[in-house]
Amino acid sequence: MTAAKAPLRIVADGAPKGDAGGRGAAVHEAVYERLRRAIMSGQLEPGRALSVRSLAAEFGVSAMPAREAIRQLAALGALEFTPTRRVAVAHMTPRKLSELCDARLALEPALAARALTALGDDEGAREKLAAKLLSIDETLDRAIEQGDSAAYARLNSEFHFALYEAARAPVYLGLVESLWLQTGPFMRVVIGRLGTAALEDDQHKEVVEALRAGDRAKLETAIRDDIKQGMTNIARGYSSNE
Amino acid sequence: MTAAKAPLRIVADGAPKGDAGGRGAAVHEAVYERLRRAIMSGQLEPGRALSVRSLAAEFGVSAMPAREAIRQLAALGALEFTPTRRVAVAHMTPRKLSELCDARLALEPALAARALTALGDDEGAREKLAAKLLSIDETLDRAIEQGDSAAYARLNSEFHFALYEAARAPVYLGLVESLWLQTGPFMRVVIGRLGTAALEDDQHKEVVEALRAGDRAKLETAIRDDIKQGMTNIARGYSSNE
DNA sequence: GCGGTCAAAACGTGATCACAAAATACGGCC
DNA sequence: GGCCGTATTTTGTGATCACGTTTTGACCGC
Repeated sequence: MTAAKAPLRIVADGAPKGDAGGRGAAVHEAVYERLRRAIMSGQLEPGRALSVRSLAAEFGVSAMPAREAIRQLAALGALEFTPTRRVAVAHMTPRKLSELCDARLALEPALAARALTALGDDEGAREKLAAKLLSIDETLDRAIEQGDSAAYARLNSEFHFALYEAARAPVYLGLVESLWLQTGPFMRVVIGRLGTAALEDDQHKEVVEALRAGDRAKLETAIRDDIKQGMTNIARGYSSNE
Repeated sequence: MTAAKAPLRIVADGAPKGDAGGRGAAVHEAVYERLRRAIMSGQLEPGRALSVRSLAAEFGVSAMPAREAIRQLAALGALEFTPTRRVAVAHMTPRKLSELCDARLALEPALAARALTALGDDEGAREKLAAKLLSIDETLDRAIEQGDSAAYARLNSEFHFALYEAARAPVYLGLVESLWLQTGPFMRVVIGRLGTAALEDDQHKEVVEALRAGDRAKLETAIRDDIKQGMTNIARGYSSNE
């Protein structure tokens, strides 16, 4: 497995989640959240070698919380182990990419539809969420124009999960998050190859329109088309190098 | 959260997986596998309180491997944490059950279809797998007749995963396994309420027939009907007590 | 420049200890 | 029997150390 030799440098891009109780977040929860964001946003490319000790040093903690965070992310498919149990960001293959695409198509339109159901007949709630998504999408468009692939990755997941979280469906959300964790690192590599200009044709405005209209079929189609568009880009990025 | 006070007693029902390298399986891997099986087969009911120390004592290991196994199973949704970070088997609600059912319907027919594709035109391979499934199903039928709910739970998952593993689709397999881990504990409770006789109408023979014939549409339908049947039973089991 | 050898460094893992917080048990009181 | 206060037990977590294995780098010979 290719082991990147550049020193580990993970840039914070958001506050860790709050705590589960009065204690404040456990250190391992904070490490998990920061590492999760780094992976999902593609700061770490597929195959990138990591270790308990290097992550502990990077986050300024001892080995224990780093180990717990690694185990958790590995269970979600974001990290994987070599034959000798070294840790690395999960690698990508064409076959795995196809699986991820199919699984996303199987789950995300349904999750979006659940979000619509959860919002119910409350047009105000739909409008509020639509406004939020539009705001994120506008910032996203600026990131594309500026060629800022890091911001693009972060905002794209922020857009989708703002919608998906509205579904109040933790089982589905957990599955979808696992898929995004496995896709994120490679997505970033692809964006680096193709440039952000290749990302302009998303279906985000269609998503927002369908949400506003309360049109379930159109929302599912928009999500499905957005996934296909994104995966088409990824496939092009794949063949452009290997 | 209801904390069961009965001492923890987890019965082994299969050998832990082999190792990833020359070292043999790590202790935490063995603990994970045993705990995973206990959860999936319903030896531990939803809401059952666990702890790092009690699991460590039960498995005769130190706290570290128990913690790693817990973290991994929690990431898969099989275990959950209380507000003060105590550990318990994930509880069930009608809403969560509905989600699990929908997610299974979204993923498992497609995974079965992938298994068929992976076997290809090799009629011999299909026949071999079909024979294996039939053998498992026959043992399953005997467990039903004998009212052995523990054996039923184990054999039912063995049947399904023998088929799903043939798909060579680790992304899908991981997602489906997570769903089964979340369903297993409650399934067992329900079987205890309704009795194994309620389980006779599965679609396993239809699955085997469709597999033999290489009939993708029928295989998907059989898996879908089997899931619906199982979930109908679960819903009945739900309303029979709460 | 390449291959082999060896020593050092790095690694994952398990064990243990300590600490603070939470849960439980117990006794007294009403 | 329930409530309250207190003491005890249990808990999760983080730190550290040790061990065995793997990896890496330096060195030497060709």
